[in-house]
Amino acid sequence: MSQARERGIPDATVARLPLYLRALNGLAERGTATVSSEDLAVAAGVNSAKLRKDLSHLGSYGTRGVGYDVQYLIYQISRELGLTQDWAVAIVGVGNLGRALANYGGFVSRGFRVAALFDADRSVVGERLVGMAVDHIDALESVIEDRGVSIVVIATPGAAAQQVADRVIAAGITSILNFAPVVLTVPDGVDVRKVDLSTELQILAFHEQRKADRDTGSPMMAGDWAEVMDA
Amino acid sequence: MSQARERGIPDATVARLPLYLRALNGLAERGTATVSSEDLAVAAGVNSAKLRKDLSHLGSYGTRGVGYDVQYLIYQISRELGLTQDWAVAIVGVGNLGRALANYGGFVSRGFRVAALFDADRSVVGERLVGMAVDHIDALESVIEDRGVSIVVIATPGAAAQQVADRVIAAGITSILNFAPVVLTVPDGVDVRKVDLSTELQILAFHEQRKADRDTGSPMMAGDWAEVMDA
DNA sequence: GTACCTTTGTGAAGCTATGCACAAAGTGCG
DNA sequence: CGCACTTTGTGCATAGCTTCACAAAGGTAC
Repeated sequence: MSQARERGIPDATVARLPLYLRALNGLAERGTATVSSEDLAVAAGVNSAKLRKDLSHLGSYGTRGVGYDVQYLIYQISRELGLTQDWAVAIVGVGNLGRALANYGGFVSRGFRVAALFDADRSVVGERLVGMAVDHIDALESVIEDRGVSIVVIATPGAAAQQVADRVIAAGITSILNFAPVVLTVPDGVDVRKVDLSTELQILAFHEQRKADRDTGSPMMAGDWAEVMDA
Repeated sequence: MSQARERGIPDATVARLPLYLRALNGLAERGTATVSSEDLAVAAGVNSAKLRKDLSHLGSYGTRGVGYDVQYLIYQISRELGLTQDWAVAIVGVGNLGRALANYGGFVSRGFRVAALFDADRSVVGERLVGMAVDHIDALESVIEDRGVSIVVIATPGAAAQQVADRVIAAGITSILNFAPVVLTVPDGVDVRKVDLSTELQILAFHEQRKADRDTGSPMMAGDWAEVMDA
């Protein structure tokens, strides 16, 4: 390893590690002991050279002529991602999405634990979900502190999201996963990741339209702006 | 425009267009008529030079010294993304996540319409959701054809996802949004986008761990592999 | 019409990520 | 032991994305 472990794994690599981890867990379940970069790359749906380069950023964990020990690699990636420790997660907003998230199997997988649920609607407060009672949003700060929450998932309507973010940041949270369809404004040092369902659909629609255009040979014209505006 | 409209908008740009569109809709609601790249960039949370270059790929729709006409730009981006036409979307898997998706406001926003719901569980079939009755998965192919579905959302358990994908592709679908935690194998020409809730959490955990390491000055050692394996 | 101001659109530079291709390192057989 | 085979780890070239910085273009005031 030359430039390897010197703290600084490319973001693109970090984003793929969970993918490799899942593929490895699949192999482990089927009892596979070692795997080559080629086979693992196929299972993860990436190019094998990229996979090897990604793994080389973590260290030199393979054996030439053999491949990677599945269990050992699972451990190394888990450790790098911080999954060997327990993360207390709070979900704010127990609507349809919040419920889905709380129940989502992979969500509560190794390393993550739903430690608190919040909602503003008093008719929901007290309800039990995955063994947790829903707390009222008024108790946000105290519950976060009491239960050692370090990651907050925002699953509220868009209008409430910024306010929730401000409060949890004031309470010391620096990692937020945002499902609300708004751009959160946060101070430096706070990480926000956004998952946006409609964005993904729109990107698909773009490509689907491209295919249709190519088939019919009729890319829509920039013309009828006036008509559209009248409607 | 020099290399502008010649069909070929960078993926990175396409991925940001929905973001701009949302920011613009927010401005439109507040009655703003025109906006500068600088202000729009702030609203969308990006660098203004990047915003301008992104928009320049669509054409030259701004006015120097003034900015962009909000309504006009909304129309142009919508058109480019294919949102001026109606997309019939089917959701396969009406569990917690499927229900959340069907009810998600932004999901049924301009351009998209939930046209079919499927589940394998007969106790769910017939149930009504957002004005649609849930169909049994057996009717997948015929309903997709009858209702002109062109985009399929897979919200099934991981084990069922590949099989669902194979069937909808055989039925002519070429755009899939996959929420199941598996890598789908699909033929060329089929677009798959994956939304993975646990992946996002894992990336957050990585960064959160980094911050913690920096504070305590104690990056976890590669040591105790044996201990962990014994557990 | 002219001078000044604002803001776009883009050339060019720098940075990051990808993928090829191969030397180095290990396995295993005769 | 030596040779043939496998597979990793990485130097290098290429492709793609981001950011800077500024000329060109339009608006406004007088």
